Amino acid sequence: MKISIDLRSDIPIYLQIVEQIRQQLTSGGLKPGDQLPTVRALASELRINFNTVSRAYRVLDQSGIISTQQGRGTYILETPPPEVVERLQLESLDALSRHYLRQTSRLGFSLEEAIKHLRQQAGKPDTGDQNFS
Amino acid sequence: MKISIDLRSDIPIYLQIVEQIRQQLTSGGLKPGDQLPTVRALASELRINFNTVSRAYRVLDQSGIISTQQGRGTYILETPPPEVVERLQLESLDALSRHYLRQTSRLGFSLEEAIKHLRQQAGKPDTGDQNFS
DNA sequence: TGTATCATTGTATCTTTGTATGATTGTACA
DNA sequence: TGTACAATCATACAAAGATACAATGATACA
Repeated sequence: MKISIDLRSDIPIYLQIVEQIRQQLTSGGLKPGDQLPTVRALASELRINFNTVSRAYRVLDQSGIISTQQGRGTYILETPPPEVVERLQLESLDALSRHYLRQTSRLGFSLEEAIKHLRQQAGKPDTGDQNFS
Repeated sequence: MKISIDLRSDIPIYLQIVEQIRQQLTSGGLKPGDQLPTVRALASELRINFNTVSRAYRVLDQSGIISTQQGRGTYILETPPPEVVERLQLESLDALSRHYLRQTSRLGFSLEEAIKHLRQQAGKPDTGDQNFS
């Protein structure tokens, strides 16, 4: 579980945590049944208050992604509702795109510069709508 | 932190604050990492409204001199020399792009889908995360 | 086994921090 | 005058932290 937060971001810490856990779930870094770090452990690692982690977990809990139980811990749900999984993909893409735009913008790059760079990185300087995995 | 304002000056209070903090930074009175007084503390000391202090801090924040974080406080930022900044910019863009490509790819989106999404996101100015509430 | 006790886990609530929005004030100028 | 604008203030809000608490688990011991 590697979660990193950016205190300078204009996205609240607890939402950064939410987004990263969602992404790790969709990207396979986290699997159903996995135990998440305890609120205190993650908070200590990130040097923030554990209530902030708790808040992030509560959001994920209410989204039906995890299950938190007082005195036991926090776990990825075994059977996340299918529509939740589906929505997760789009939500993750949203979060990724926002993050990318925010950061490149902060670095002083324009949208077009960023996109151009993306294409170069992808090794396909021009169009084509194929996957690039 | 000794800041003094002159109510009779024709310079706005918030700009007086901005100037004095800038000066204390160059004169070494303030160092990177230092915490500035809270908006309320400084406002109380100067007997002005805390929103005026907040406004000064916002100016400094947008200049990249300080970092204000809701619920945490306001801090002087580390400011690396310009040539380092320039190099870091490119490296950061590289890292950001690679990360974005890797993640969107994992989610099963094509490069063009991702870029299309980026443009859409750029259209709406950072709406924040509205997936739950 | 049962249970006392303590450690570990998440929760509730209040305080402290900065933010958003709109009203008020003062000043310049037509 | 009165209109326009910037600066400041008032109020309500949101994010993060501090503290005390409750639920669960682990361990020792009768």
